Amino acid sequence: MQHINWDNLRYVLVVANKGSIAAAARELNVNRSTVLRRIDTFQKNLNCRIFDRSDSGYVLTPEAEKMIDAAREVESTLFDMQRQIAGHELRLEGELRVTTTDTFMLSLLGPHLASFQQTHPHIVVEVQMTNNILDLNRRDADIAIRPTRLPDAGLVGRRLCDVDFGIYATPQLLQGIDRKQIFTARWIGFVDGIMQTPIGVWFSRTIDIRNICLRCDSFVAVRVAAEAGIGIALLPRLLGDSSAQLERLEVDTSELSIGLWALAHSDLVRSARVHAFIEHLSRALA
Amino acid sequence: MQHINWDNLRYVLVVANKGSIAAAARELNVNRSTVLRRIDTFQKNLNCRIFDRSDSGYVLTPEAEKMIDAAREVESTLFDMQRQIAGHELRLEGELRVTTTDTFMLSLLGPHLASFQQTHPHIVVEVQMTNNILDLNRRDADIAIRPTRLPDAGLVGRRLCDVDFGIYATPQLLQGIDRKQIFTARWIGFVDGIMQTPIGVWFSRTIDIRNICLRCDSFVAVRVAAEAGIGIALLPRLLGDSSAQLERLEVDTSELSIGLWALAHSDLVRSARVHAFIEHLSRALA
DNA sequence: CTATAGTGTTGCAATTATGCAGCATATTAA
DNA sequence: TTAATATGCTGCATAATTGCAACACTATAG
Repeated sequence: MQHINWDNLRYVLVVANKGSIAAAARELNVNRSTVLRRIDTFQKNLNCRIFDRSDSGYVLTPEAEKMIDAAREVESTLFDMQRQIAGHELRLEGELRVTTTDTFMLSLLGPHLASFQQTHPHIVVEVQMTNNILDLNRRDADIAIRPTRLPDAGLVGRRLCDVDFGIYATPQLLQGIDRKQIFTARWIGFVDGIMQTPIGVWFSRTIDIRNICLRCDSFVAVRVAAEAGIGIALLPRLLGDSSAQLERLEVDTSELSIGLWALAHSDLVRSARVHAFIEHLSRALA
Repeated sequence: MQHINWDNLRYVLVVANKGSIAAAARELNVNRSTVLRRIDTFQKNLNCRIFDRSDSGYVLTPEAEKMIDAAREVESTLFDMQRQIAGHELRLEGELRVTTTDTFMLSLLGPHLASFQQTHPHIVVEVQMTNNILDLNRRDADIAIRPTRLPDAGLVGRRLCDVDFGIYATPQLLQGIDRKQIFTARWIGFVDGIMQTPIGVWFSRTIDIRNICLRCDSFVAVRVAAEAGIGIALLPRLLGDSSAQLERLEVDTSELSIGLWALAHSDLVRSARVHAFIEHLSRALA
């Protein structure tokens, strides 16, 4: 009996997740034909069919579902393993993958990244600026800088500072509006993804949906829109106060205040790189 | 961040198990240099050292122990997976790996393998005749034909027949011995591995160790030795009765009687091949 | 001591896997 | 409809991996 190639199972898993050979190839940074041929050899080795071709791409045969469960188990075991290895790294060099949102990248982190870079010139920080919540369990990133009320299970964090909010608009826009009627003026809102968060809840409670004239998936985009006079905007004060074109209105939004945290997987906090970065940010923002 | 090659972890595991690059290469059926280079790239990818070179070969660094635990977990997950896939195989074709001891291969199975082969010409039976107990969990074999009192957990079995024992010697040897004194004559014994089993216990209780003139690791070897007149032998009756040169003595060995079982992993009994083989043997020996 | 058999490691040639470009087909948009 | 984009799949040239043979070293036996 020949042994199966464990790495091919990784390919099978990605194809199952992505639903097509082409999408899997992009994820794996290889050519489509490579994925195709690896899946073929895997199926030949095990003498079984894993995928049916359907209109919507490669879809798992019912029997293969359990195999994918096994593959996922393998994957998470290896993620754990890699994290533990990375957690034992004591040298202050190598790469450090940090994820944060555009909001904090633009309004807060620039100078602190610069000073960190000066203090630890051999650590190459790789910033992933995205509003998607990357999965620290999957090692999509080593550290996440994000607002949260309570860190997820398995993650450890340091509260860096508070994030307060404010209501902003251009003076030109405000001229035509009665200050007591601002909630019925035109507002800049958020896409569905954000509407589930406390921000979204406040919004849907406070603003009539018919007054929302534009929806964005990012506070930075909201600020651009607000500066263009499109409508009234809810913004983190970090972003709003620094805008020369925007004026802040006196509205109580203290219930929206939230902590900004530096989060890392508990396996990784003993890593010198991770520890140094969190320590640095924490001191700089104290 | 680059992804690690899952297959290289398999190589790491084998090296850890075997203790040397060369031994791992033999196990994996590849060249030594391949193993060496794969271990190298694995360590470079993860940026960690896994093995120390010592006089006794490649030995794990203490930090790497947990990694090997993860690798073992991956391995057993994949064994489970492969078994489940094989268990869904409904066609009566392909290979079927059967392990049994030399004893039963020589004395019992030949004709039944022949008739099975005739009934199912597309199933290629691969016999592994060894006195080592192969691990059905690791898929070292699909079916084991071996004597046992109670099948291991996770295995399902069918009791095929009884295995009774007898005491044998050549008539020439017996001429010089008082039948009441046979236990103090020269005996053919067993190597340590067998001495832990009920057979061994009976032996050490019945025969003075000083009377053992030869030790074998196999009943077949014992029979050859007994036929050569070296000493008195305890043999399965299947082996002893069929020998033209040996005479059976009237000694009660019924306490040694044991069942011969066909064993398979529970995941595999639904496989058509496995089911057919066990069914065939069971009917033939009923 | 020598001889033998084992080990890890390296350069080079042969093998194998991969990327690329192209094809047919399917889906989506205008 | 047509055009544009995406998909799976295949031949061929290139790139990467592997086996082979040789080497240095160690351990063991005679």
